Amino acid sequence: MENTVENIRAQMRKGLLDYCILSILGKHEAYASSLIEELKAAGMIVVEGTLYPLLIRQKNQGLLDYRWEESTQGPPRKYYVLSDKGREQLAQMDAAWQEIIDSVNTLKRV
Amino acid sequence: MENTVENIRAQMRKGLLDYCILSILGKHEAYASSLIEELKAAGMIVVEGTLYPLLIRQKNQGLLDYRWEESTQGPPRKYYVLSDKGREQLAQMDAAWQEIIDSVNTLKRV
DNA sequence: TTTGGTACTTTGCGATACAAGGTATTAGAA
DNA sequence: TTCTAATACCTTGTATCGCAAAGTACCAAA
Repeated sequence: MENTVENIRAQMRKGLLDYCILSILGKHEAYASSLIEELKAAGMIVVEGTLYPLLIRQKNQGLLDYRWEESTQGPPRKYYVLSDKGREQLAQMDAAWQEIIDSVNTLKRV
Repeated sequence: MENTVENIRAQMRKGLLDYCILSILGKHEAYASSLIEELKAAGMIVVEGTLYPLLIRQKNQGLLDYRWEESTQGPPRKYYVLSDKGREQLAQMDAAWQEIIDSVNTLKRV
């Protein structure tokens, strides 16, 4: 892999996508395409081939539920919502994320 | 993969190890075992099977140089130092890391 | 009825973190 | 001398993940 700035960022993003998805769904329900838009707006680029398997994994882990909803502009949408278990996991991820930041800060110090 | 706290942290660590190694070597030279100790002290658990290939990759990318040094307590140690290219990369990684934090913060906001 | 837009899904590949096992050097004990 | 323990470096095989690319399906408007 080349050392481009984008590749550096891509590598750092890895492992945070699960957290980002749960964070968004912790605020409001969403369907895949809208998740991609929201992630992109925040600077977290994700593509379909990454997101769909990820949502299926989280659903299979019991972190998410979903319901189908008709759209006026195309095929029906699969709206995902956070389950109770998903909320617990999100809380743990919030803590884990803070610890990671602390760890990096510790390493940067002196 | 189970949803244990440790697994959550492990996933988030992924992609940050390169950055952590360069950050440490940006402060002082080090050999593999000492890197593991310093990472562990900061809460960034890494094992040998991860670190050695990583150091070899970074060396092959021209980010690191190394020199052998005798030890009074065992076999010789391979001390790694940051190359000029490694320093440039570290600077880019510092920026990328800050952007990642900003992105997550943006997602968490309302 | 055909085209374009939206949305969901799958397949195959490359990269990486890790567990587990292996090699080599040194110092000190038996 | 030989064996053991500690230190240190390295490799192999596996699982997972992110992504590019291709595929399927629905709907509305031309």
